[in-house]
Amino acid sequence: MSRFPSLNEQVDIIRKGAEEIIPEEELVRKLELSIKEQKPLRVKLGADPSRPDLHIGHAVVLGKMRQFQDLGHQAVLIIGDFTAMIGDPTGRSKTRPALTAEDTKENSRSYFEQAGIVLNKENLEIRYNSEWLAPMNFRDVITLSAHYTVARMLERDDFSKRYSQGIPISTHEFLYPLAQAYDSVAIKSDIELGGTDQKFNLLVGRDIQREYGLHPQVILTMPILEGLSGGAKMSKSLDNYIGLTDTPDDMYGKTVSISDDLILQYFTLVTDTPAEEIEAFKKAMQAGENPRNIKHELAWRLVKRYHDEAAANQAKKHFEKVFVKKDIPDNIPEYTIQDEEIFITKLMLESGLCESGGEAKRLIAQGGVSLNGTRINSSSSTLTVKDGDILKVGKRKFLKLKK
RNA sequence: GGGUCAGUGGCCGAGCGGUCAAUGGCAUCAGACUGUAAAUCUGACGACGGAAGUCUACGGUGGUUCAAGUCCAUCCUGGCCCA
Repeated sequence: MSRFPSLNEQVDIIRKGAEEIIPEEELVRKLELSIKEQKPLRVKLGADPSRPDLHIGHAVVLGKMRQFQDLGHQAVLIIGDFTAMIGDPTGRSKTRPALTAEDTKENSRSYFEQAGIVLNKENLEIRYNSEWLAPMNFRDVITLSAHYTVARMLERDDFSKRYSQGIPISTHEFLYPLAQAYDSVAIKSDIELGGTDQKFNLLVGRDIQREYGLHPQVILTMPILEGLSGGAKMSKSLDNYIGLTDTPDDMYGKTVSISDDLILQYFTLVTDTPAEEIEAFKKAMQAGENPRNIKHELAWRLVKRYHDEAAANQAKKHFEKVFVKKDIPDNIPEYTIQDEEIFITKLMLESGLCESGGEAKRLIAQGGVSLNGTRINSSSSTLTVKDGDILKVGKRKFLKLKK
């Protein structure tokens, strides 16, 4: 009895949702060999510990990694601690401050914890690339970089664009793809996963592995998930993301607020909904079904996947209550005040509902603040509050006042 | 090394020495409409202050001037051309 599913079964699963597999025939050969020798493939995924907050965009590729684990292959997570310590690899903005060893360690730990929501932690090899990159000396670096030409480096989209537009490219940026490629040499990966934006780097891995006498890895890229409002990719800096550690309520709410045209993409990339079912949703919407309903289903499944079913049900109930019935949520933060009367702006500021007094005044002037459902009209008014009064600021911030 | 151009608010990008907290676009936020969708409309969008106003901002530092984002010097960063 084989410890691996059949070839066709594996290929089907691996292919699902993938943008590109290069080259696909080689994947098949590697799988055949793996089945024949009963030896798992080594599947590599790089993690960037300088950005430890994972969102469901990251989960796309992590989910693919998980599928490989479930098929019996060996997941190898590379923590790019060495590269993170050096600084900014994209160069397009200000140099990111280089991280200290402690930062990196801390970030890696948190990365691992979050990635563990998706990955099977039991069967996961974790390697830090400082293990092999830190001991390299200048001669080693020269040797490594001699294996790649400038012309080929400039093939990278990002580089060629910047080069032709006169945006600076630092020399060390050329070393990042090489360092990442060397990781593949070090761990002898059979397959490397990444987003489509990683395609170039992954391909360099193939070349460098070949240069070092290894059989080149197959690369598999996953589409980049779009952020909540569509268009741009999901990212923390654009604040258009659903965090893996978001509360069930947030996760549900954010999902319901995505653009309609993202629904199917999200189903495909971040849930394990079968293709036929997704097709059915698509048909339903074309037939006039309100996308809202499908979106609620999506939201429910997302929460179920990253939390659990009970949480999903709870989040759904919460949503109905607060946003459909415009009721007050069950558990809202409380804030204790001392005096009978308090300036409304002061209260908003002190309780952290607003960043500045100006913001508080603005919100009030625009009708975004209410106490027990009644709008507050004047920012200069003092409030006389009773225990249990509910202050609402904007669409979704609530505060229960205590005395 | 020489010449030349540039560096503005979260981003892009305007800005005759005074009326510039700085046009405009994007993003964001609030309100209306809705399905916490899209589109649309209205408004806001440095901090403090009830307000009058005060302060902090236009790469850094010094200067000219009653007055500087705007002029000068110098430094830093980057582009382009020449070597």
